[in-house]
Amino acid sequence: MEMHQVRYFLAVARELNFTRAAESCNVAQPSLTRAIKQLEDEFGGELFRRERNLSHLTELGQRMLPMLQQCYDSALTAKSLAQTIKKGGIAPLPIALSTTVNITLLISFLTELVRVMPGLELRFYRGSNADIAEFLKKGEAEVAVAGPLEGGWDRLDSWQLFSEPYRLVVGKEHRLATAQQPVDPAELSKERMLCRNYCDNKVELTDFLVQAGGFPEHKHDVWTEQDLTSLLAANLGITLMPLSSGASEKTQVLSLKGLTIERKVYAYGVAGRQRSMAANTLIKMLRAADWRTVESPPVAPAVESHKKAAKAMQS
Amino acid sequence: MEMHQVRYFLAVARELNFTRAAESCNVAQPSLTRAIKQLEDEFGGELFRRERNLSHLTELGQRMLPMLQQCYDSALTAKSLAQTIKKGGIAPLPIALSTTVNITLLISFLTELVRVMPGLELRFYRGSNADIAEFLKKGEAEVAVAGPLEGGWDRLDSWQLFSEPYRLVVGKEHRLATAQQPVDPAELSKERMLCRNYCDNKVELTDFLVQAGGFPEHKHDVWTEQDLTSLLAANLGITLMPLSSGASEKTQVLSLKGLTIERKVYAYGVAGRQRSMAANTLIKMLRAADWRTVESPPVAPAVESHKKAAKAMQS
DNA sequence: AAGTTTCAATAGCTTTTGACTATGGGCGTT
DNA sequence: AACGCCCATAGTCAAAAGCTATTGAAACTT
Repeated sequence: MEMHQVRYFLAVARELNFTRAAESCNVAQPSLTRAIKQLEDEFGGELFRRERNLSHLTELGQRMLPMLQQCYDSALTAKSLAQTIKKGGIAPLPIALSTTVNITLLISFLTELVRVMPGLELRFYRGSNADIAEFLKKGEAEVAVAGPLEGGWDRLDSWQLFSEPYRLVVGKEHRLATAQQPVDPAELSKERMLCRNYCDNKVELTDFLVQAGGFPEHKHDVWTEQDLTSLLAANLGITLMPLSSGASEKTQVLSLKGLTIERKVYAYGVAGRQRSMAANTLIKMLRAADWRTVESPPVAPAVESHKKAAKAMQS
Repeated sequence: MEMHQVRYFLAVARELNFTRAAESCNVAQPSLTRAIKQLEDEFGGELFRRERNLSHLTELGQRMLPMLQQCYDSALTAKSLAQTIKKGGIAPLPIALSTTVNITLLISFLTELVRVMPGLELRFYRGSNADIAEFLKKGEAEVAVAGPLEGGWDRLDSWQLFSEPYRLVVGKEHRLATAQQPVDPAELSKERMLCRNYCDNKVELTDFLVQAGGFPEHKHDVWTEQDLTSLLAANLGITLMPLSSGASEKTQVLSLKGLTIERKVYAYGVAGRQRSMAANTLIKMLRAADWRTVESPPVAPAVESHKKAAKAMQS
């Protein structure tokens, strides 16, 4: 079954006249006759009853009509959709974010990006570091923001955005919430630890606590920052998390004596793969930002115009 | 867009590897490369990002995938459906019935027909005589049972089935329900007539009543036998109708003095158009039946086997 | 009744295109 | 460095889709 046969069939079904159908398809009538014959051979039965001015679909033809109509329609839809995508340039920008990255850090950049490129559609993917790498490799994401990605894939373009210290975070009701800072790690040994299993520096943090004699006796395993915040607020435990992730109305951020471990956050792209203008603009903005004070998310420098964004893409 | 391009696209989308996709399509790899290129030209953008073992769909490709999948699926469905229809021989038998024909007259034949040809699907059309003729012409019905079809279409095969007298029909509660038979037409002049506007012999019946001085002063126009029966039962009027149509628990059938008009019922087919075996069998059965007593619908003579039905088709 | 028109099928030819083989270049693995 | 994998390109060939012209048959017109 070929597409032109389907097209001709639909035309004949509409016109119930081979000659007029041929005109409407802009082909000669014999071409049409032949195409219909081929379809009839393939289906193993007549599609039309040819009776001059009384020509009509046979039972088989009637049954085939909806299927073939759908077939042709979806082909048309595909084509028009492709046009729309090309013209409108509605290429969504797929962004992969590590679970450990607080999206509020990016809000101002994204706002600015959407302002500069109206109609731009964002698409977020969340996952572990391994997931992020996979998203980038598979082309499902154009840009990523995450901690250090292992796996040593040499096709990663990476730009460090900032480095930040870890902090002790507890619920506002917690006994330590009002404690003298910096808190002594030993204070934590009787607490329940909410383990951020996706933490970029899990091993280092554990080592630090063990050596400082403050590794809590009990723990809960947590898999998302949102869950973690809820559990902290409910006073079900304490945790160590990056400074930029700990802010919440129901939690208290405290410094921990001797804790110098830092986590680094990078923006990623795939080397040698052409990025959309939106992706390049975003990366440019992220790299240009002043990340020195992650406590108050940095403000995106204004991009004056679409043209400028296009220019930024070149680099 | 051609069907093979769609097929190849889906294969590559599935395999994410041109070479293997080519194998799965049983074509050489360059053919596939070219087909995809053509699609990409048509859509105005790349569908795949070729990266050896990391090849994947581009955004455009992802968007096109569902459309093209649907396109191809409906083509496949059409083809398999055609096979099913051919093999199973599930050609429904479309039967057009005039509004004036009581389907109970046909029940025994239809029962027998379905018994002989299990899996046969019946399809009924109802309408005026003009509609019936149209159904036959357009090929929407293969067989019809109706009164005389006007319009003088010379391609009608017609076989008279029976002829029956008209009767006076009233509700069981009507004053005439228990009257002496035959009733004198003059008795009707004060009644309300329920006019069967679709009646095959409307003109003749009207003439008869006028001449006999019994044409009722009042009337209601009715368009279906079902409505008519309800109105009769509710004692909202009287009517004249063919003997075989009048039977109902809530109505009384009476003879009318001097009324000799008969209505004839025919089976119809279209000359020079090949009929299905089912249609031929049905016509054969209808013609072979004993219609002498239309009061009690005739019994279909048993058809012993499918083979015999096939044989009946020959004539 | 003869002529005219309409409609689909057929024949014969040209052009297009889809498929094949062979080959080459880029990249990754051994 | 050698090899293998993957996709693209070049060149050839056969199939098929297109066209024009014509035929045959039925359905109107005169």
